[in-house]
Amino acid sequence: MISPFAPASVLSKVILNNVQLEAVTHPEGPQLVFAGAGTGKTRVLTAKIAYLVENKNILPGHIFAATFTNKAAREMQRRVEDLTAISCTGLWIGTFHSLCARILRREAGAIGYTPSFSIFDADDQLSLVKKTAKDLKLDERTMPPRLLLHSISKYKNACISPRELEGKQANFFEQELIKVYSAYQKSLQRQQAMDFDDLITNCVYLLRDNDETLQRYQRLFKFVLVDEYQDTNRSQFYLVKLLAQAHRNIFVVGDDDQSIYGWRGAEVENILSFEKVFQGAKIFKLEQNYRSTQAILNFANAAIEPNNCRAAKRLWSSRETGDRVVVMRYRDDRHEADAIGDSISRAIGGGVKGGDIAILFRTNAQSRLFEECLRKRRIPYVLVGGTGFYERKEIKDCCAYLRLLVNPKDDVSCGRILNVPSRGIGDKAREILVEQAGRTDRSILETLLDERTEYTGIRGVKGIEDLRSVFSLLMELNARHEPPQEILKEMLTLTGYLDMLEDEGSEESASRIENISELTSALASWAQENPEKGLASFLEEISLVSDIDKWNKSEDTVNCMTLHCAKGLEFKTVYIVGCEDGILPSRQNFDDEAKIEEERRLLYVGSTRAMESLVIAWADQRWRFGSIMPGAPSRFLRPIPVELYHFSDLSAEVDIREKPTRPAAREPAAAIRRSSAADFDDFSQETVHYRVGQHVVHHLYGQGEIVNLSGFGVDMHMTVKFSDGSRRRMMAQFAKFEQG
DNA sequence: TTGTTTATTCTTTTT
DNA sequence: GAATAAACAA
Repeated sequence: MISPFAPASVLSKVILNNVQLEAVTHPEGPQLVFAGAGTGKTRVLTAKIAYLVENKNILPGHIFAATFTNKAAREMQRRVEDLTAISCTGLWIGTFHSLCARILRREAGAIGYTPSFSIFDADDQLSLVKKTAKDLKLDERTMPPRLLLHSISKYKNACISPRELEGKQANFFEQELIKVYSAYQKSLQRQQAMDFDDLITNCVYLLRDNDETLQRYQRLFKFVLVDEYQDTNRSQFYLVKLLAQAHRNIFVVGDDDQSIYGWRGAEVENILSFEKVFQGAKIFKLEQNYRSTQAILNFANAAIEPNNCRAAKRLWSSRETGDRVVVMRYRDDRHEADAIGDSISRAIGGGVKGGDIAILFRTNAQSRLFEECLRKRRIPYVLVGGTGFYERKEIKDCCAYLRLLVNPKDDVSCGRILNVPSRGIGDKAREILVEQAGRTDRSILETLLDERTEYTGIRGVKGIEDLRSVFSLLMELNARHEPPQEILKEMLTLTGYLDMLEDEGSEESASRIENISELTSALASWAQENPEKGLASFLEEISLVSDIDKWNKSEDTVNCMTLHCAKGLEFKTVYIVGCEDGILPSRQNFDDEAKIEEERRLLYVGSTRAMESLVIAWADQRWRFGSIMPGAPSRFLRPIPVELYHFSDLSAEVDIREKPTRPAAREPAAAIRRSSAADFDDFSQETVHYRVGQHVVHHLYGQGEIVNLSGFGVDMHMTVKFSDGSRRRMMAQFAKFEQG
């Protein structure tokens, strides 16, 4: 098949099985690759791009490839360059969001935007929804802003504009929702801002409503490729369809069993109905798994089996059978973390690399105990996700200032920093500014910068003047194209932001200062690497990076992350923890069968990350919301045939741990384990007899009632309300009560 | 107007 | 337990 005139072709550099090869070399038209977990999906996609570039002479700049993360995009591009030895800088590869942002910056004018529009993140969105709902005098209780935002997002993901909803039959909530949606969109437009969803939908509207533009992009993108197609939402589907409908060269890869983003609008139907939508599509099915042992695959296959809504397929592995999956039962979440800490420590002592190990959990909140346990044992680890760098207050404040320089119409950013650091601009002053701005049809910052604006009856005039002079100067610096990090530094001193933090003198403020200096250097090095790009593109970049983008696999660090985050990754050893009803599946999805199925896919995704060893853990009880909740093993474990795993109960677990076959270098860990066991004893014997509501008599303060208890053992604190009305927080182990 | 304390809800998961 | 909102004091 391979032309003899293309000697060192891409195909000779990548090992592909028959189906993979067929998919890569299939010439034109719509193509769908069903790629089960670990079947070499990325390899196929990469080879396909390389094949197009090298064998089909398509310029990299004429390929549109949507990946799930920017990190995947970067790696794929590098790999393609390796394979073809052709520079792929022009390649359109990235997440849907960044690709759309790229298009929209070029075409902004056509949809009434300037190229320097702001991108609103979840925080910004929420604060705008809150403001909008408040303006419409909606009650926060009956109309929770989060629900409003979620519903708006749902409309947008399905590409339904407020216009299309007007006059629709709707209940009270929907009526109000539509009003909010409409006002929210207007407000975004007025501020020259787009939220994440807008990046896609506006792109769709742009192409749908501008024939010339559409044709231009259809001609530009000779091939459209989409990774993780099962996680695309309807607006992304429209986008892809618009781009590909002329030449029909669309190549998508995905696995319906790994669809775990339904909650943010992804529609599995996109992949299941691909054949119908793109008539004559060629379908490929990758079922040979190269990643996991047969034992792990059997377990994963059995786990996903009960799902009704899926395309038929069955993964098989040519690898050895391997060890049986282990299901561990623990006393509580502490025990779980502790024992897994031990197990990891033992494994590392036995020569396993920390980087080959992953701890996967359903919710970010579960990470804390594992972090503690790993830290205690001095095992290096990395937590992927959680509160990211760019979500910290101080960083967001700095970015808000920078954003305002790029886009002075950004009222959300302006509202954020108006009184940060505090300069006496309170609710009153804010109100007057907003009102003035509305009357003159300008943004808050524009109003503020106008010296003619009158402020009657405001105490914070001084603060407003301060802010005005700061901004005039910063804007001047920006206009002169001073280095962005210098502008940031100016801001920090002029506004007194740094002084504010320094005066505070706390540990927290010190770390804030550190973060800010990290931001400054990040900005400086970015400016050096991208001299031709503006501040706007720095801000875009940081708002579109995901947690996983920043993660780098390192040899010795144990990886902790959510199950969602783990998609697409693989590790030799995987622990899936907190495998309990209420957590996996989440309690909130109990009443919805479709959501339960998605949760089950989550277990499937997690399980198929493991190459050699898979441990599933659950605990009898667990701290949640500050109190102990009983736990039961996940319902997902029930239908799995018992012969597919090894069940280890508490007593059996103790046996394993007491086996005298430990390597020598384990003293520190053993010592720690002893002390944590002591904590347990302490908890059960010393302090368990306190309970909320209990009446006590203190030797100094007299009669009182325990109103709150927190912590374990020596860490246990209690809040006691005394008869004189005072409340005192004290450590349980030191509290002196009289008998009675 | 600011900072404190208290009450309430809250968490899934993320571009 | 933690973050946020409301309530309250200064």
